[in-house]
Amino acid sequence: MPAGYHQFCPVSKAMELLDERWTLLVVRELACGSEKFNDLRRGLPRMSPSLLSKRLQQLARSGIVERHTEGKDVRYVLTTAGQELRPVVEALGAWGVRWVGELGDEDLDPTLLLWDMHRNVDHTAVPDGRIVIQFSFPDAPTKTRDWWMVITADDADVCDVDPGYPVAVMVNASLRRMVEVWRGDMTWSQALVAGDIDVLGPETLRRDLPRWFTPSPFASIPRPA
Amino acid sequence: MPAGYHQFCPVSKAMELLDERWTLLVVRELACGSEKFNDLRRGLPRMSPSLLSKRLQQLARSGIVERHTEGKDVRYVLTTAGQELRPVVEALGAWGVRWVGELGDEDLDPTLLLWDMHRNVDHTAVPDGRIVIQFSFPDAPTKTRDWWMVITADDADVCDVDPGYPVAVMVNASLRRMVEVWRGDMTWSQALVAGDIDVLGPETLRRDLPRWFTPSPFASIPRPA
DNA sequence: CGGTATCCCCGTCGATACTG
DNA sequence: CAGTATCGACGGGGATACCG
Repeated sequence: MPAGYHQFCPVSKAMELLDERWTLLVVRELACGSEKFNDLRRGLPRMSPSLLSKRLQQLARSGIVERHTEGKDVRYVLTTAGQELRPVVEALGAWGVRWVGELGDEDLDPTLLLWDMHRNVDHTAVPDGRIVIQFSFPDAPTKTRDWWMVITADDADVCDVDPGYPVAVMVNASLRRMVEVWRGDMTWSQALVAGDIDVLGPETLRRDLPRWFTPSPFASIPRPA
Repeated sequence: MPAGYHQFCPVSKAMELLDERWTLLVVRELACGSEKFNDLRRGLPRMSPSLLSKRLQQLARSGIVERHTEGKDVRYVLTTAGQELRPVVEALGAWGVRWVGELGDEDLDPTLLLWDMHRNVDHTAVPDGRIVIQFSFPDAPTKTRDWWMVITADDADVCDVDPGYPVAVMVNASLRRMVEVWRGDMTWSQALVAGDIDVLGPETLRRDLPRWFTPSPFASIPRPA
């Protein structure tokens, strides 16, 4: 931890706790509902486990996170102070979506995309029973090209190997377009019309699929003219 | 600049530009109205000039700041994108004032306090003519103990030597209490009653002095129970 | 599953001096 | 006033391996 700012300004005092690399992204993950170490890791794939561990300890010392253990089960939970960082994260995201438009190829991580989509499945909107969606990103490297999302009444799993169940809908998409749709930079229908995303399957499922996922809060932020 | 986060999440993309040390404090200074290099320095006394220069360049490259030159005059101005960071800074400050309560002695910088107060003088509230306030912080080191603020119709200057004009009001205060009042952690009247701040001078001036300064936006944030 | 331990590089930051 | 130049230390953090 570098020295503080030696300023009484509340912004400075906040940044003394929050300005280190990864810190607010850990908070974001916690605010998104991840509680377990390895779930946090999945949302922060490029972060080393030792650094994640360190950040969690720092956040705990700062009173932002509490470490709960029940038997072998360990969970990290935002304190009240931590939950009140949500407006900060939201303001940052709202700004980012408006003013940091262009994504590099490096930002297009299919693992992260599927992880993010899977935790935003709206189970009330998905038909009953087990629904399997296959995603295929032709422009992605072979290893991360094909994905299967298995949705049941109260769960959603992601696999990078065919789990064997019959596929209900197949989504064939440019990875970049899929990410852009997910971020709200464009709509499903725009991408479909443009031919950048193909949805294959029964008519009703094809039509309803966009509603199976609750859009990110940033999707609705108006973009600058 | 460390590597990016390799995430498409808008929060990550924002933090790639903003999470380095000092960056958002420079934005705060610009949002507070400073435009010139050395004014920015006054608001960021512990930041080296080279680092400030570097940050300004980074902010310019990020489209957050524009460098305007007119002849010899150089001014840094927030772009639209930069102005839209105000909600981020405000959210951080609101959080900081609630959850980073305790200030270290290192955070109590009289220079910064006077600089901050002087730029928040409400000239419509100060009596006409030249008003000189002397501040004295008995608990501060000799060099930074005594200050004079000279307020005229359209200007406010701070000196650390007696400018020679007659002093209208004298404020004798614990530095810590003065900072806490300024931050809104306590009110003027609380500090006066507690005897941590003494105001000496004509009755009307003593009574009105708190209103000569427009309180920081964070002063009104409710503190946690 | 839930982390530590270790290692080492390289960038950041701070300090100070200096310039047009 | 508005910065640049230089320099050195420190430690942040990335990678990887390992442990209960």
